[in-house]
Amino acid sequence: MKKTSYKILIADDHQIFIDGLMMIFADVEHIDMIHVATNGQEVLDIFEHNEIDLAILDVNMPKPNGFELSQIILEKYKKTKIMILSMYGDENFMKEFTRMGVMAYVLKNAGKHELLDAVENVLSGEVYISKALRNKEELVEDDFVKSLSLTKREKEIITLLAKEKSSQEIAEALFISIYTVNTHRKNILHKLGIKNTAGLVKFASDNQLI
Amino acid sequence: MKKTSYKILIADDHQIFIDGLMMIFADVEHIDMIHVATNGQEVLDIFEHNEIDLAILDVNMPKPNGFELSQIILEKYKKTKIMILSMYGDENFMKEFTRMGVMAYVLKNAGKHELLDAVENVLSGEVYISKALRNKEELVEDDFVKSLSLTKREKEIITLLAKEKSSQEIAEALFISIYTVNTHRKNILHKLGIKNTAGLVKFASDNQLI
DNA sequence: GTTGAAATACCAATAAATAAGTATTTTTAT
DNA sequence: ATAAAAATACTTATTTATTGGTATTTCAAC
Repeated sequence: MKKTSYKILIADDHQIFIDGLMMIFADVEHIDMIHVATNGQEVLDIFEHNEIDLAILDVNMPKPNGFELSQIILEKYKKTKIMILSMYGDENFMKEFTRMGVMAYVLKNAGKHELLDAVENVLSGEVYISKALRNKEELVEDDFVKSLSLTKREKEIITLLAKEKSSQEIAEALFISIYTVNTHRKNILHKLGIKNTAGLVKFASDNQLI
Repeated sequence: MKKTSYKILIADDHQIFIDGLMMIFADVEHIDMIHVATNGQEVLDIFEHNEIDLAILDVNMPKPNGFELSQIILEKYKKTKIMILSMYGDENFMKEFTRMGVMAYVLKNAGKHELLDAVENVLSGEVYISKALRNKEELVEDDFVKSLSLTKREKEIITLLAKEKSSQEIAEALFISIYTVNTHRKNILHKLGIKNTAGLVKFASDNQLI
């Protein structure tokens, strides 16, 4: 990408935040077109009618959220680069995005300069990860590996557990025996090395399983 | 208040948001001093050494949050006016603040112009409430509001529950009876309208309690 | 077409959590 | 000083979760 003028899109559900970002970008000369959106659907509408070079997306957004949006954009508009703005400093979460093909993951508590830096990098084809998230690879890695070993059914049950369902209720919801549900619960705890459901929900929450 | 130059403070745990607000305020001539903070303690430190005319506070902030901060500031620095920036469009939540003596409650999805409008109003002694919140009688209690009603001990117990501790273990850790722990757990579930510990951990995780 | 993983189902014993009360002491705020 | 809120402690009964087994069926990969 070697243009001199780029079209970017900013999406966040807080207008003040958008206004702030626009003022930050106002001085950057090679950015000449800024589209804004306050929800996922608006983003898709804009993509329908415009060629976007860089989409800056908030993770927390109504309708299609940042995650779902990224999937759609990466699939359908391959020329567009994506930068995720997130308030979640969770490494696994970040990895989910980069693995997907997102070019930058910047924390919201980063500063204006880091943001501009990230934009520069991405527009010239580099990947950018928020400083605070670099070089801490090993720590949480095994949690993520663990979560990968969960089967579809197990994840399904975790989801229901996080919704305050008892084994009996889960059995009824999935049309299976309560014995089966309890077997799954037993296996999940054993697989993840977790002692009880409280810990499981914490794990699931930390690893975006719910 | 009839000055020509005002000292304001901006507090939010997201640096980019602060940067954005500062750029929005950069053009306003009668604001000549801007302090920034990214957590509650920093806000209090700044108040120790400066006379602030207007404090713009995010509700969700680490350490003392916006609610607790407002109480302290209104009590100790009576000359300072407070504007709350919130993403919660809950009327009762807003009322909690105005009843307390906060001068403005502005939603984060309000625009730049509304924000500047609010600042103008507050600095000239008026109360400002976000347009979207005027004249609507909704009674939907927000999760964050609920979490404010938790006591210190209750939050302590939630933290330990999320660490896979049983009632027995919590009792030992806090040097209290298991009966007391169970009473607290019962009260927590009842207060938050939650059915079991799984739901509680989810709630706590969603609301930055753990 | 076999093999291994996943999903299913069951038994039984124990541990822990939840529900619904009462009641006292301690702390905090007016 | 006093009222209210928070923290403490206890009882009883019931429900649910956890642990540790075994075992069959279904489904996808090689």
